[in-house]
Amino acid sequence: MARPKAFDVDQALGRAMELFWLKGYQATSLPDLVEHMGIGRQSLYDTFGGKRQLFLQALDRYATVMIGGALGRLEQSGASLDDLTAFLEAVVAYQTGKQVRTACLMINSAMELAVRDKEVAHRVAAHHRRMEGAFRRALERAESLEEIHPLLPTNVVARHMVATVLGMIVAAKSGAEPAVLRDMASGVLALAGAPQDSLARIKH
Amino acid sequence: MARPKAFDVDQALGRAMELFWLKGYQATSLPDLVEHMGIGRQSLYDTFGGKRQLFLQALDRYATVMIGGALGRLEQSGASLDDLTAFLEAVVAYQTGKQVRTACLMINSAMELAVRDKEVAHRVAAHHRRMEGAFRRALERAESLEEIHPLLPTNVVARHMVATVLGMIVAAKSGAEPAVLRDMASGVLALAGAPQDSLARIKH
DNA sequence: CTTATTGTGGATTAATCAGTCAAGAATTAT
DNA sequence: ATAATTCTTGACTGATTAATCCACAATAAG
Repeated sequence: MARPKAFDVDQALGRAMELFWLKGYQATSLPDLVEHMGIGRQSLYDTFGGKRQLFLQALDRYATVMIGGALGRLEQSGASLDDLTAFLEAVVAYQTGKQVRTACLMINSAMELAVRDKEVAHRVAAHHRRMEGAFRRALERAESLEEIHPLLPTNVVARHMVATVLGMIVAAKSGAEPAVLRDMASGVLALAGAPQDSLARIKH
Repeated sequence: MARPKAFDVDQALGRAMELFWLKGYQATSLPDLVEHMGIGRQSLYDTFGGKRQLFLQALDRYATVMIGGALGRLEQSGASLDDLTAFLEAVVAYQTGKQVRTACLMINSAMELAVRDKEVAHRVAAHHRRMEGAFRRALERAESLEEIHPLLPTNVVARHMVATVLGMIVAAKSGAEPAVLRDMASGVLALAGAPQDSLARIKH
């Protein structure tokens, strides 16, 4: 062994993720990264391999930390209607809460890079499958508990919910007000056949 | 008067729109544009003012030509359920029909530029309002004709439909299959309380 | 035909880009 | 202490960027 790194690798990766999330891949220059990560240029290359490889690692970290955190209880076996509603509420609050609408790194990357970069496309597709699966399992459980009475099969409702959440995030990026996002979200709950108090909750 | 331009301005703008749509703003270089538009570099600057101004004009052309064409009958006063269903069908077919998923220039621009560029953000927001209005009027008419029995007020369903369409396009960009998009779309029709044959139509 | 105006094409510019090289400092293992 | 390894720092590279300048060709009005 020899000299240890003078910076924390995880923390530096987190800073890179923030910057890519905020500015996008192409608009983030290497000097930008070096400054925001607080490390030297050569350290970036030695540790992460270059801009693209750093980005892919940042994307993986985003999937683990941010998406894992956002889905939260929804991915646990006991998840049902309450967790679906809470997730939609959280999306509305989070996507309209920041002054700078950074949206979602996964969607941002899909739109900017998925066509050109197979590895990015693969990660984005996996993210959509993950969301769809979490929604579907929670919907199934909610249905079996008779919390909801879906108008369509739960797997169809789950796919529809993925689309709606993606659309809410795009709308938020374009400056949509919280009330608009709440209307968008309430449609999903109505389609799922959620009771009135659940809809009232999303309407704030 | 003096020497007339040796190229067709509208056609050149159309070619620029194509390229921005395919590659995005930043990834389209001036040499790319010059080659694809078939005009000289200086002509581009004289006629359109530069890259950013050319892009804004291309975005306006997209709103007029492409979005105007896609909404089509949906924006006419007689539009109702049939036109809503046809629009959803067209989105599925168009967004999954091309080998290169170019998605929608308006959404692409929103994700890439709306945060940084107020003029882009303004155009994107106008586009969302336009879609929402067209959906709402068609839903209102369909309801008054008793073609549908919406589970929520038509203005809420209209907003929800905007989100779903945006989400369908994002999903398509990430490689989603037509069947996935059809499930997403069928949720909107079910929420609108469309009859069974309308849902069957979207399921193909 | 002359003159004024405008389009075209090539060369150029200054800035920025991602990525590399090399020299020296720091730390651990022996 | 010495040697081996690794990190850090700053200078550098070639390519590419958007944008501009200028000479020349082409057209229309008088």
